[in-house]
Amino acid sequence: MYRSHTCGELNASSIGQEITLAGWVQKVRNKGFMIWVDLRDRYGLTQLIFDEERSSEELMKSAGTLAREFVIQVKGEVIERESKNPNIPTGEIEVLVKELKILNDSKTPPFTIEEETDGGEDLRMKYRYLDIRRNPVKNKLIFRHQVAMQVRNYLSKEGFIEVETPYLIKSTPEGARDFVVPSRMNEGQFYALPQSPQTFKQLLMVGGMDKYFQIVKCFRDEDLRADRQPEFTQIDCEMTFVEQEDILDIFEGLTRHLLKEVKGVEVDKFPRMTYDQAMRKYGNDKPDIRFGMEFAELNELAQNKGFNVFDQQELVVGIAVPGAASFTRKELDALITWVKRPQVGASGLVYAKYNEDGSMKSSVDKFYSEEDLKEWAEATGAKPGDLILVMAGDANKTRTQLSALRMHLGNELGLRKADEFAPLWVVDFPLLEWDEETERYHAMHHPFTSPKPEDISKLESSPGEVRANAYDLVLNGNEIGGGSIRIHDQEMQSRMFDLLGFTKEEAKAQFGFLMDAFQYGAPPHGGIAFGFDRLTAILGGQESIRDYIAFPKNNAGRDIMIDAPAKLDQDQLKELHLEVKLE
RNA sequence: GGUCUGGUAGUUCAGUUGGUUAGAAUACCUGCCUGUCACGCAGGGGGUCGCGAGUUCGAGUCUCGUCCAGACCGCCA
Repeated sequence: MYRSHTCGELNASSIGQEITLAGWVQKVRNKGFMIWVDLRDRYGLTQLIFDEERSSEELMKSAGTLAREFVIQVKGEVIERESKNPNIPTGEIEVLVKELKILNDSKTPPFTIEEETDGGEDLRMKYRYLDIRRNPVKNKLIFRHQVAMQVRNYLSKEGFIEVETPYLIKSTPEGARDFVVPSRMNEGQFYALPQSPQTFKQLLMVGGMDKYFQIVKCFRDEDLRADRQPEFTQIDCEMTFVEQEDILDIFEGLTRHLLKEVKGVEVDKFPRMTYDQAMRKYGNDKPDIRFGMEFAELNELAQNKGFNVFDQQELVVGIAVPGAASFTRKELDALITWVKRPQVGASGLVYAKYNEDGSMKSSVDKFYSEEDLKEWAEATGAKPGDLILVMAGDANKTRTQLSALRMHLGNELGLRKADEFAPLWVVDFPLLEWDEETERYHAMHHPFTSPKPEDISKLESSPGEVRANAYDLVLNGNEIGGGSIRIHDQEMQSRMFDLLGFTKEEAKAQFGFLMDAFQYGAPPHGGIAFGFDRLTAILGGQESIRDYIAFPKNNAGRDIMIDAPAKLDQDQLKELHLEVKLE
C-alpha cells in the first residue's frame, strides 16, 4: 500500500494517527535544524517535518537531498503544528516523518509548479504533464469532468441513451476540410474522421433509438483560434418525434441545469431572437447581450444633410457607448485606427460626444446641428456622458464591422463580466448562404436541415430567403450549441442536394446510405450539438479553451509535446500505398 | 493565404540616440540560520541576444530574409 491518506485530507482530528503519504515535493524549506517539506498530490498539500531532535541523523541527511518534484513516500505521525497556517485545509497539522522513501527523483522543472507559474505558453505546452500538476490547469480538468457528469446526469434522466458512433468514416466535400486516414487494406482509399456524427445520429433515429446523446470527439482540418482546436468535443444529441419547441425546451433545461449545478446560477427563461433581429440589433448572429449598445439605424436622421460620406450608403448605423463621452482625442483616434485595421476593414468612424452638460460635440459638426445630433442620441439611447459612434456603408459589412467595434469596446470597458451569464436562442436562420467563391448556395447549417414549411414554396424561386428550422444557443457572445429539425423525407432531401449543386450521382455516392434509410420509415427528428470545450471554458469564465483540454494543439495545429504531426518512414508509406511529393 | 505583436540567463522580463565587461527578479548550487509556510541572510555559477545575410569603425539595438510562438482576418456545412 503506497498511502493510507491523500495530501488533502489530514486535519486536527487526525492528530496522533500513524499514516503513510505519497506525492510530489512541492517545496523544501531547510532551516538546518529543521526541514519542512510540502508534499503535494491531486488532493492538496501536507507539510512534512524532519527535526534534529526528533529525527535520526540518517533521516535528516536523506531529507536534505530532496528537491522540487521528487516523488516520495513517507510514514509518520500526524502532529499538531506549533505555528499553524490558516491558508490551507491541512494547516493545523504536520507529519513528523519516521520513514522516508524516495520513489523517484526529478530534474529541476523548466518552470515553477505554482498557482502562478513563471512559464510561457510554449514551454507549458511542451511540458504539459508538468503544467497539469499546477492547480489552475488541474482544476479546469476537474471542472470539465464535473460538467460532463452533469450533462450525463441530466440527459440520462431525460431518457437519452449514449451511443458511440464510428471515427473512421467517409469524406464529404461539404463544410470543413476533413482529416483523412489512408486504408492499408483498401489501396488508394481513405477514411475521413468525422466533423460531427451527424448522419449516424440521424440513422440512430431511423433505428428507433428515440433519444440519443454522445460526448464525442469531432475533427475539422481548419485553422485554429483561441477557442478552436482541430479535434474538439461535442455534446451531440438527437431526438425523434419532436418539433423545434421540444428541442429548445429540453436543451434550455440542460443549460439551466449546468448553470445551476456547476455555477450555482439561476437564469430566467432564455430570450429568443430571430437571426434577422440579431443581425440588425447586434450585427452578429451570436450577440453578447450582457451589455447594451444596441444598433440604431440612422439613415433617416443622418442622410441628406450635406455629409456626402453618409448620403450614398446603404446603411448608416450607430451605437451609444456608456460613459465614453470623456474619451480623449487620443482614445478616439485609437478607435478610428482600430476599425480601419484590415481585420475590421472599416473606412472610417464618426463620433458624437453627448457631454455631461447636455451639449454635443462631434467629428461632423460642420454638417449636423446640435438638434440633429440630439436625434442621434435619442435613436441610439445615448444619455449625457455617453459617446455615439456611427459607421456607414454596405449593410452587411457595416453591421459586422460595428459589431467588432461593439465587442472590442465591451472588452475594453469591462462590460463582459466572466461571472455573468446571459444565454439566448437565435432562431430562424436562413437555410442557405450564397458563396461568392464557388458561386453557388451552400447550407448555412448543414444539408440535412429542414426548411420552414411556409418557405418551401420559395426553395427554387428565391432560395436565399428560405428560413430553416435551425437554432443556435448563444452564451455571452459565443455560439455554444446549434441544431435543427432535420429532413426525414427522401424527396425533400433530394431537393436539397439539388439546390446545393450535387448531381444525382454525387448525392448517391456520398449520402446514398442516408437516402436509402429514409425509404424505410424515417421518423421526424431533430437535434442539437454543443461545443463542449467552449461551453466548459465559458462556464469556467475563460476565453481560451486550451486549459480545459488535457493535451491541446498549438496555433499551427501541432502537438509540441509529442511533436505531431510527423513524417512516416518509407516502409509505412509503402504499406499504405502512399508516396509523398513535397512542393 | 493575409495582418499585427513578440523571440535577450533554466524561466519571466528590462536594455535609452548604434558605443566600455549585456542587467533585474526568480529558479539553481554552496554555506549559515531553534517553527518555516512567497522563510531569511551571505556567497556563487549561469548568455550562440532565435537563425542567416547586409549597413557601419562598431549591431541585442538599424535593414532584408528566414524560423518559431501568440492574437486576429479569411476559413470553421
